[in-house]
Amino acid sequence: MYADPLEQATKEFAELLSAGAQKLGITLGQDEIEKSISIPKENYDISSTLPFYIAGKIRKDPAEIAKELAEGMTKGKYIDHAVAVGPYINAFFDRREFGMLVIRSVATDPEGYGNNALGSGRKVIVESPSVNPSKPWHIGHLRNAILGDVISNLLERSSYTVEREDYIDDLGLQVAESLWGYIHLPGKPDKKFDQWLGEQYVEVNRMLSNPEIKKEIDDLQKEIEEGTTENARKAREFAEKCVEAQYQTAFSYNIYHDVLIWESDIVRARIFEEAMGIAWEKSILEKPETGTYAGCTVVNIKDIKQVVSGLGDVESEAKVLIKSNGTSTYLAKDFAFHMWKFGYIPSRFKYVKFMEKQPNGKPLYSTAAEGEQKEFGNVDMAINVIGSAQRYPQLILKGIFTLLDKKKGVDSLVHLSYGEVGLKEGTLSGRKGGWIGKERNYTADDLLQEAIKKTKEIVERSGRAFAEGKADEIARSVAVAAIRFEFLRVAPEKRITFSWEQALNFEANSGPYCMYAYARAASILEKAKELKAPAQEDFDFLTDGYDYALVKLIAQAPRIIAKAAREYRPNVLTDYLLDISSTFSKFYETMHVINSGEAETLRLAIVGAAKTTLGNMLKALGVEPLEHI
RNA sequence: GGGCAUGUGGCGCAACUUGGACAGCGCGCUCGGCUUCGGACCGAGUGGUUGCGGGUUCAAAUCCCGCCAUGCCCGCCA
Repeated sequence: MYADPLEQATKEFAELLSAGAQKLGITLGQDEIEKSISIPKENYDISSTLPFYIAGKIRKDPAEIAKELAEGMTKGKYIDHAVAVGPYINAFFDRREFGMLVIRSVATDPEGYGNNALGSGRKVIVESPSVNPSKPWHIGHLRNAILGDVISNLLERSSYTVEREDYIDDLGLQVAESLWGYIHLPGKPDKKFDQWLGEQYVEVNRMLSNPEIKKEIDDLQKEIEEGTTENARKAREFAEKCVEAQYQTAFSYNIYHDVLIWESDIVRARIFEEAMGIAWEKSILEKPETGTYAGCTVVNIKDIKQVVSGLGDVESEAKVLIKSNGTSTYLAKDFAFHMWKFGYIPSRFKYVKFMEKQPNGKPLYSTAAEGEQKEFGNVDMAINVIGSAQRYPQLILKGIFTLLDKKKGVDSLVHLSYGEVGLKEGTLSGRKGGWIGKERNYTADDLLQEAIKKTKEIVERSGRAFAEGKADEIARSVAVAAIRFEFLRVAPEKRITFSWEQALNFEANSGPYCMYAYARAASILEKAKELKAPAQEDFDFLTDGYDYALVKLIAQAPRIIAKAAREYRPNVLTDYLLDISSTFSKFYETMHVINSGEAETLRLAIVGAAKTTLGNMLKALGVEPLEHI
């Protein structure tokens, strides 16, 4: 169903190797052989370390084995011939056949090229970024949101059905603080609502040292949690206004969701009570009558340790789900919510359209007190994009869930942990509001504005101009590409120390660089008189240069997407994008396409396939490829 | 005290999960390239005991053990 040119070539190579091993009197399984095969960066098309493996089975010099295997190899459809280099077997493709295969793979379904069958229809819910509804997104939240978005894209392109969910904690202390500020402080909203809330929140935080105010806020939070009073209604209204504002930021970065789940609705839907019932039935809960946890409902840590590792020596003996005063902990709510995600609890949520239409054309649903039934949840896999600081609670959650369901807990609940974003001058602490204010602004909105400014400067300096009337749109796209790429090129688990200089890099190794390669490809195709499908003979005009290098790179797209999705590592994608962009740039500088005589048909086809591949990869990155930037 | 993550040329990163052929890329620095498809470009050069010490292996940045440094976490908070 999905084209994967390398799959066929690899399979054939494996068969030829298998036949060779057979002659040496060794029978090997397909997977044993395929494990030894790799695609080298240069010099050869496909390689194998099989001689080492065979040498381990029979007493013989691997170089000798390589020689025999290479010399004995017959020509296949895609494999032309092989040479032994020391103990390695390196093979060359039949370029006519392989070239045709690649170009055709792209042309058959251009939109879908790069997609693969990895997920085969399984349903996954991706939770991100779950920012408190009391402040604007800062660059740390942005990293989360971008990670979640791209992982979702990658999974979608890998045949998963993806639900993009955002969990809104509208019962938290932060919302109570904001509401208290609104009631008691003189300032009223006079700018983007999340920004205003954030500034006010800093203000309230300063007043927290006053125990009376602290007490008032705590009471307010309890009131909100009970959910019946005017203040509770007001808190939700507040939070909704804030989320609306935050989503303006999301949209400006091409980030979209399917559904918002509000904590107040989880409470309202009484999912929690049902979850506890099931947990009692599965006898994973205890209610000690004496000791530290007297009167609490808890899970024993010993039990958790039996199913997950990496907790270390934990001092406490149990994790509390229901406190002795009868209220539930965050962990308990999260546990209940995950039971909903995995379909243990029939959905009692009601949904409304929070937004009729996001810029991507789709509605954004939200849980609500009243509304329609929808089929959200009940998934095969849940991915939570959450900072590495929350590793421990996430591991506990996974442990408890595993006690409930061994298979799903271990395999299907994924904490996609990422390193926090810091600043040279210190940490991004929402509590102290160090990232907001007049002097230092590290909000996602500000970052985008800076990047847009830089984009416009670059265009101005180059003496070119944006397409008529499209300056803002193009500048935003390029800016988004720069920022997304910058956050994604670093492996998720690594911390990022944010620097403006690095974030606003538009040269090689950047999102704009990749967009530029795409635009150049588009430009060639625009100027071409005629585009036609190449015949096999056209591939005789392939050289050893960048044209063939491009063909080989294009062939890798489906595997790259699958690898990035399987490992939850978008930097696999950015690496590849860079590789293919840079190879295209070299091709562009050194080989002419238009009016290149007999080679023109082939080269145009390669440019076309490269453009399609680059375009699909940029889309996976969350960037709309533009033909003119 | 324990757990987890990170440590790769001056700087930012990749390769580690699944051990393989001279450790890749960008920035910086030095030098060079626009009368042919878009200079947000391309080429050449500079720069590395992969934190340290052991071990396993034909082969270690990669696996194992120990140590050092940095960060985060270990609540009847959310």
